[in-house]
Amino acid sequence: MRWCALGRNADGRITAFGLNELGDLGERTELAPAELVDFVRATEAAQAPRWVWNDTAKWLPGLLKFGVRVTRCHDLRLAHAILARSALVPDPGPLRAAAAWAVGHEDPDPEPQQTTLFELDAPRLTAVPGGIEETLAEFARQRAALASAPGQLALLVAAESAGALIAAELREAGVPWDATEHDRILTDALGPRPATGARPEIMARLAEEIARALGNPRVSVDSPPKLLRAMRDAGLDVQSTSQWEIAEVEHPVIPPLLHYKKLSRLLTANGWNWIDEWVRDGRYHPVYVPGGVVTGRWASSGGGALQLPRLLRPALRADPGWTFVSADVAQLEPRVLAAMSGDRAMAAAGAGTDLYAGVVDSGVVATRQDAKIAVLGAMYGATTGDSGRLVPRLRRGFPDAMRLVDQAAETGERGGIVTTWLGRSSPLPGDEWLELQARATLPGASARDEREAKRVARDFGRFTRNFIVQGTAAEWALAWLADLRLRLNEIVWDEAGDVGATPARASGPAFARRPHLAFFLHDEIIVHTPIALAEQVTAAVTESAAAAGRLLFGQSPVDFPLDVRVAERAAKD
DNA sequence: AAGTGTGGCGCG
DNA sequence: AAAGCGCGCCACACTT
Repeated sequence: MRWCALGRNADGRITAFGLNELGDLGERTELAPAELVDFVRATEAAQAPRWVWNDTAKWLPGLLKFGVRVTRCHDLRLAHAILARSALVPDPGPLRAAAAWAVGHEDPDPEPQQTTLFELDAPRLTAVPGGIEETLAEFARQRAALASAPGQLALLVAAESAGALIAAELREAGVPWDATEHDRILTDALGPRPATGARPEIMARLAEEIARALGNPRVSVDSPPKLLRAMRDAGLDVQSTSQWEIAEVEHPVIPPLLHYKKLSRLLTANGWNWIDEWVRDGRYHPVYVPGGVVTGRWASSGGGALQLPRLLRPALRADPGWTFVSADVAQLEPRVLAAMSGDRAMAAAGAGTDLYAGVVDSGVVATRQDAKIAVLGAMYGATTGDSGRLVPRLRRGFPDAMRLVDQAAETGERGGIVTTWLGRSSPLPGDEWLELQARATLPGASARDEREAKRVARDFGRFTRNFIVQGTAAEWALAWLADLRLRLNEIVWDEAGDVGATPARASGPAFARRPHLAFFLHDEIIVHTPIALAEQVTAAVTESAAAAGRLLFGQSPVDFPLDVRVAERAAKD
């Protein structure tokens, strides 16, 4: 059995179908919901098929709760999103016609503490189709599409599906979180936790100071329009209240105001309420949304996993006897660009561990800071300021890399689509965009329409310019994660030996006794592992990054060096 | 009272 | 009111 398809029928019963290499239907098994866990456990142990299901987020959490893991899957919802739009699929017609599969993420478990036993088996009308017939039909369409497309698209679907498994596993295991340390950080910055609705002590003091400096005892610091008016009344020449602008102004109100804004952000985004809501049993349980960003990056929904402030990183703390292996890739996106474009000069600049230093050595810019601004500007489409000024030099030094992003931008300006290295295609511009472009080319077009059309065309060009790089970087990261996950599965907790750690029970039955991924943020990962296994984990992390580079780019000279650390607390940086 | 838009800021 | 991409979340302000 190569694949095992699972469908949940309208009556709540589950049908499993084994499929062979050719996709022919094999054994059919009917299961009551309560039998699913044992069936998957046994089938996984005996044959480790690739599980085919409508939506990983609907199947996997219930299995993980019982300690059952699966090695591989094919997530039909995520694969549909890629295949129905990919320029590499010669005939996307059948997939596009199956519009019921074009649904976004929905949180299958929005209220974890509220058990709705009776709804558990009820089909959801708004969700992706889940019956066995629909599941098999969609799988057949997707296999046909993949068979007619170049091989890297199958790689992308496999990586995306592995990402779906990992996202569910990350949610189940949670991030080891020291709520006491978090509280200490908050108390240091804000003062003791105030009564509900009250301002923390230090913020209250700063608010008084702001009021005094503005000579306005009634100023509303939390309302940007009112604050702006108060600042202008006090004679400050500002157009907004945002940091980047007011930081330039000399006035006694500025230092306490900037400080207040920092604290206000900390309190509202990651304050005591956040701990109450997201941390339980020493774990922070964020919700990741694989494929949630058009470029293929993950998004998060609830808990803000992808915006965790650096200030709070020390609150990540490993369990007793356990530690973290943390790794991030140095300058992932420029390296991906160098590999995609085959730009030998840029590959050479990345030969060391610091690509920006390499760019300086190549002689096109004078300082590391200039190199960074120039490279980011090249990938984002900067046209003005320091960044815009430096980009043309890059164009001379790294012509192949720049040609690739410049062409992606031109395609977008014309309203075309671009495609990542493995085959994820960008969306077409919206109707409004098309109408504006059409209107601007008519004989009687107003100068204003022409200006607007040009502006939004360039906006879309910057989007497609960045899409190919950000999207391919996301593919590299998925490949890294997927490969690492399989390597971690091979690291065994030897029951007889002493790893010096008690099981991490808060990580759940599937992860209490093994090194497991605990955090992911675009180009960095954190693995929670027994201390005695940290060396093996470090090797796995390093090897998987090299494997990801080979998988995507073969023998490309570009490498992807990691910064790897072992520490029971995530570094303060 | 509930929904929508905006400013502002955290992350890569 | 970012110049220069992609996000999520919060509070406030405004609309229905």
